[in-house]
Amino acid sequence: MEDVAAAASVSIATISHVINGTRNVSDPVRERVLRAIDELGYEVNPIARNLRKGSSQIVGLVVSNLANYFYTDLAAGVESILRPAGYDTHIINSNESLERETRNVRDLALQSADGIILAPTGNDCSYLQDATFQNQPFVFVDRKPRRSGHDSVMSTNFKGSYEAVNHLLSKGHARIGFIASRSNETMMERFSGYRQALSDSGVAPEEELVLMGQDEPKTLKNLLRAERYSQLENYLETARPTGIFLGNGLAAVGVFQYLRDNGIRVPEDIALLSFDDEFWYQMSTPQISAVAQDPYQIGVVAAERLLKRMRGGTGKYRTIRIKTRLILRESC
Amino acid sequence: MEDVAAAASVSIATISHVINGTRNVSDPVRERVLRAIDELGYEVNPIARNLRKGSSQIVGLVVSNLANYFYTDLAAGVESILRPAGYDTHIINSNESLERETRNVRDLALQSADGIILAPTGNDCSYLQDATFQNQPFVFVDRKPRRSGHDSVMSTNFKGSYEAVNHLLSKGHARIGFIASRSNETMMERFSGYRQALSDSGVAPEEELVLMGQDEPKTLKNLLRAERYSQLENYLETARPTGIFLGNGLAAVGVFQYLRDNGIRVPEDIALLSFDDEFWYQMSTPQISAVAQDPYQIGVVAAERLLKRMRGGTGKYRTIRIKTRLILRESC
DNA sequence: CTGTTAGCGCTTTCAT
DNA sequence: ATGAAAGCGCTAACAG
Repeated sequence: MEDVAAAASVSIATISHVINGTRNVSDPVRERVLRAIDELGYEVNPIARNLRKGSSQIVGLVVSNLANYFYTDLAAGVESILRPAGYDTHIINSNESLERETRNVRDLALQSADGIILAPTGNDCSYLQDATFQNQPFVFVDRKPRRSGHDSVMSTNFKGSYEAVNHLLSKGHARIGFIASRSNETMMERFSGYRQALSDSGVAPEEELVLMGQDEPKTLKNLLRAERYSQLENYLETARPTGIFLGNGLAAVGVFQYLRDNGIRVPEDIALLSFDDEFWYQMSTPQISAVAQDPYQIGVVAAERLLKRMRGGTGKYRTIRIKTRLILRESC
Repeated sequence: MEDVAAAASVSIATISHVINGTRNVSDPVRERVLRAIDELGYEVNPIARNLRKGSSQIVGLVVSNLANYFYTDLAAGVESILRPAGYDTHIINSNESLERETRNVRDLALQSADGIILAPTGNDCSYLQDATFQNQPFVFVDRKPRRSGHDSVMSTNFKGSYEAVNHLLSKGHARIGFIASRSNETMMERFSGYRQALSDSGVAPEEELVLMGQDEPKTLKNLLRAERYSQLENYLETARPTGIFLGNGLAAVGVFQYLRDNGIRVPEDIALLSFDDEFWYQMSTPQISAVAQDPYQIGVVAAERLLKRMRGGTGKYRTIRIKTRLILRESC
């Protein structure tokens, strides 16, 4: 900076002001400065700037599982808002590990991310009570931790499930199963939609139609046949569903494979409809119907919310819902 | 820091040294300092530290497409090395857009990432010649740009393809097609493996068996039926392959869908074998055989390489190859 | 319209 | 074994 100042025969203050447009500079001076900057190939050092300004212009996006279009699209939505606002989005993957999540969020907060968008691994975000995290705004996506004191943005889980199960009912299914890979609050919303749809149609709920575990979360990748697979033989025998509503894409893997391996035809023997729209639903035989979320939009809204907070906005913390869409394919 | 110093009745220099273990401190003093730190909840400000030290302890991982297990696994491998070494890995997704890649790499470099691991979108990394990028080491993964002057880590593309095509040949296929979504240098290596396998078996190469475009890269997500799909009718009629070697997972989507939609049986009518092992290869009917890469290992090696450079290591730039593995399923 | 200068919070040399 | 103090590169308050 000094070199540039010398080359343009001005003070370093002027350099700063030219760069940041933070006060009037006469045309000839500005031009000299710009030329000097160009000739010397000068670039501001963001670390020094951040130290001085007390902000980093970085927003952390901590997701539980990157290997999922949901989060990739979400990230794109976030960036579409944050980039024009002058923020860099840094994605960090916690791979469904609470320990990694905690560490990541902590590192990010310490690195002075100006804000953090967080897709929590589980319900437990108590680590956020820590003093370290009182300095920057948070927005939750996809999952809403208990008593958070933060904004959160998520899908219309109840309504999406309600409509999906209604569709199954309208196709004449009376025994509709609910299978999910685990039961966090988001999943409970989907479960409620399922229950409500049944009861609104006068169908009595049955315990044995529900298969929902407390399993440790797993990633699609290492999951093959693990999730739910082994419990299915028993389940199908006792519950005898003619249709199954899958609470998420993770559960779909095991169920789909079990049915295929055992020659149970879809949709003839059992109809399938899944919350989440995984890529492979279009590659499988039959292609699988799904309740598609709109992760891009979730990202957009979350980023807007965060932006507002980072700019000092206050106001009540809200939970914002983004609409889902029912996509009918061959499985029901 | 001053507060801590006051509370422990020592100088701030001592605080620093206690925290960093950078010189001997008497036990009683250390203890007082530690207690003060704890009581005041003091945490070092990494921005200030970075400014002083001229390093950020951040490594940027710029990938072309996050919605791909390849890169997610790669990221995990990178982190497994870098985290213990005291570096934070920040992932940035360029979504197969050269423009976004350039901007991302630039931002990262300016943010003083200490090093960058880069999976280039295309062959053209000429923007790296820019002076901005002379300060920190780069390592390329997956794709090696022309005349890079950097390390790169990638799969044994030639060998993997060679073995795969050999397997097809051993199954009695004589007319083996090669279809890929686009032709960068990595793809050319795979293509060479294909050619070599044919010629080593005395099979004459045929132009019309090869379908390899210059298309703009696309993401799986928005790809459905686009890639290759429309050209396939003509291709199959003129080339009449009994087996197809797919250069990458992107190409597989269109081909698989076309065959399915047109009632062409796999492997009876046409055998399929693909480079890359996509998740859906295990969900499709039939399940698709593949040449699996080892992205985790690629990440590990790339990170080790980068670490060496960041620590001032010099030495010739190398291209390191990570072994692939042939996974036989139902499609051939 | 422009310049001088005081820090931002830390590390590290130089003294003691 | 400890402390004083000089910056790292920038921004912004203050002064003209």
